[in-house]
Amino acid sequence: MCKDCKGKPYYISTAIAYTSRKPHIGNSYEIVLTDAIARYKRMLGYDVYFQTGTDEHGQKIEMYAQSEGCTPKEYVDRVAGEIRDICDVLNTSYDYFIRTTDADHERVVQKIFKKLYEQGDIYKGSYEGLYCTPCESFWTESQLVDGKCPDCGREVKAAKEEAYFLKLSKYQKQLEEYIESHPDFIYPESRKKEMLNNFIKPGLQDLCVSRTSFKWGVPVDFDDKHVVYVWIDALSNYITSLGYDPDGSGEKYKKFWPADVHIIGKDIVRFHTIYWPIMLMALGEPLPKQVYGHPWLLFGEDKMSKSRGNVIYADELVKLIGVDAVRYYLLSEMPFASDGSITYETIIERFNSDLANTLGNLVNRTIAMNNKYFGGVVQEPCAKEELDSELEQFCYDTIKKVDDCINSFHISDAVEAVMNLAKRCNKYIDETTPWVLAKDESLKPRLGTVLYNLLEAIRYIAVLIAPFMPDTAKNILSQINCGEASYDSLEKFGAYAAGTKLENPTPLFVRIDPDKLYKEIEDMQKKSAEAEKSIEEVEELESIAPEISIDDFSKSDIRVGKVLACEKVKKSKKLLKFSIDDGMGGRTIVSGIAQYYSPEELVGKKVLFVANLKPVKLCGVESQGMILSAEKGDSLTLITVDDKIENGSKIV
RNA sequence: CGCGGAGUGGAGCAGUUGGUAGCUCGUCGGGCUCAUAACCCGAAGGUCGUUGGUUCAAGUCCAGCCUCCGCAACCA
Repeated sequence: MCKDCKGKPYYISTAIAYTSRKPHIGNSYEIVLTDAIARYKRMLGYDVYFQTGTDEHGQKIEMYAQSEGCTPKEYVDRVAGEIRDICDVLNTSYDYFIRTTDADHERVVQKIFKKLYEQGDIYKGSYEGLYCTPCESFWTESQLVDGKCPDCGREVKAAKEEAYFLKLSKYQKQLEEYIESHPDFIYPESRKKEMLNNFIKPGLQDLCVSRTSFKWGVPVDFDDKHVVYVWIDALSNYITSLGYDPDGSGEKYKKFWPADVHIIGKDIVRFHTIYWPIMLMALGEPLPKQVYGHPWLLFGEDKMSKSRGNVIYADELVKLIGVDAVRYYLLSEMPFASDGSITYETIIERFNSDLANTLGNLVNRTIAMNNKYFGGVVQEPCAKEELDSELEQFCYDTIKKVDDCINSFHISDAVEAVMNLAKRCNKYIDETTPWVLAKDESLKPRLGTVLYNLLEAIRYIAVLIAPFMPDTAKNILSQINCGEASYDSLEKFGAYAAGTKLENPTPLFVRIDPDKLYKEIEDMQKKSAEAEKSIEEVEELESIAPEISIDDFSKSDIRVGKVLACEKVKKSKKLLKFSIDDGMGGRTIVSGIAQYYSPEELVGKKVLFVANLKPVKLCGVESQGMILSAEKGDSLTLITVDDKIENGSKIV
């Protein structure tokens, strides 16, 4: 049916997942989305290579491992296992699962780094910042807490550290031209404009590609103080897995590179459309054909996070409603460009309405009728009527519609198109009223034809839905006793064999009782909350800063002041500008708490502020100090004190 | 004036190059009985954020304004 796609290579990838912790269902959307496309292309005859994997290096991993008392390698082995388990539970058909700790990957990363260095695209420079000697860490001013090291609370000093940089600026023009001349490269288009206008056109800064502040990374083999920082290590996974090698790549690489599409989250579009292309240009390799930045799946209105207590894990949801229902939900509920939202209400609604009522019931009632009227034997379609060709045409149209939608990444529309075919079948049943035909013996041929048409249309549904719900597709095909059905067999309506004998139908999806499901969810959340509690406790303890002396503390001059006025800083989402009566003539302080407080409610409050902090300009306003707040998880509360305390009083 | 996107019946969304406003869920009414109280039909419900403009004609083009969101900046 698709002549020119037979055997044609098609390389599709997800981003590699960071092995900091188990991913929630929002993170799992990507692998299901990518899997659906991969399965579809495979069905068409493409020689598909579908890759996913894990990104396992970096300082954070080092820290997490330390807090759990294990080695980084042990830590990532565990989390990478969890991630892979989720991919498997979701029945995704990846061809290769890469880990950035794979020996082959690390070896090639080193070679890439060296090649770029030797040809002058990577140079040794210095990274200027504020350095905390005991922690061996560099910080930018904005990372400091009270002007001190955010990790240990000690003094930092301006320092230089040597580091390797990738010359992004050199390729800026070339990249800009490439993006302009390949309008589909960054998709959707709004992301392309973001990249072009926010980063590329204003001018690219060279990128720091090595670190000396931690060890858990790929060592720079010619300079062992350094490890390769995330970019070259992580992004190159797309080619190292294929056997790319600067000294001569393997067959697999020649066959599959450049990738047809990288499927990634909208948050990392920048890395994939700026850093990655430039790396490839520097290596003299072709760029991926397309990068699709998909939206996120939110819980209701909120981002999913542990502190909000609204985390849903894919594997847990699978236990509750089954893998195909989870896949269906993810694929059908996510809009093309804007964030989707997941709620238990909509999960139940879609399950009952689409899967149980529309699709499941259609298969069930059709097979039941064929059993009842013909003892399960599929009849020859010998009494066609005008109505039938409408159904037939609808099947052909659905094939086309699904193809168009998938090619433009409108996956939810593709899923809907198949579901609409099921609806059309239900309507056809009403139009033809088989139970009326059954009453008249002379209408038996017509009845047999009607049921044949329905079974054949159901076969179309089963084949077309296979990329989205593989198990359900198999289940349907087995219930209509059709073995495997190829995509090519959809070319002509009528390939289903008359004379086939069918067994009694079993429901594809049993309707969900909402109350029962809510109960199960509650039980499950209780269990996982207990399991996670111990981990959280460890993290809490770990985050307490190292011991300091009284002298360290007394360097901070904390005072009491009254808020005289407060207003939003223009052009800023987070900043509030305070006029404080500090008992010393007044001062201005800017604080990033606009999302927690409206300016009006703060006027008149007595607050604590750090009085001897070096002033800085924030969004053009000079801030002379810092107002103290208490933070826990996602909530923040301004610390206020008794009104009786005089302005300017010192905290001791 | 940093860049970009969005505001469409109760909810969630479609609306290509301007020409009678659609879909899914929900609600109400009807039909059917093969089926998982499922299925089919019909109805109610929108001045398409707002104000102007272009046009014979604008949800669809232009300008201003309001409100959300993403990116950037920034969280002393």
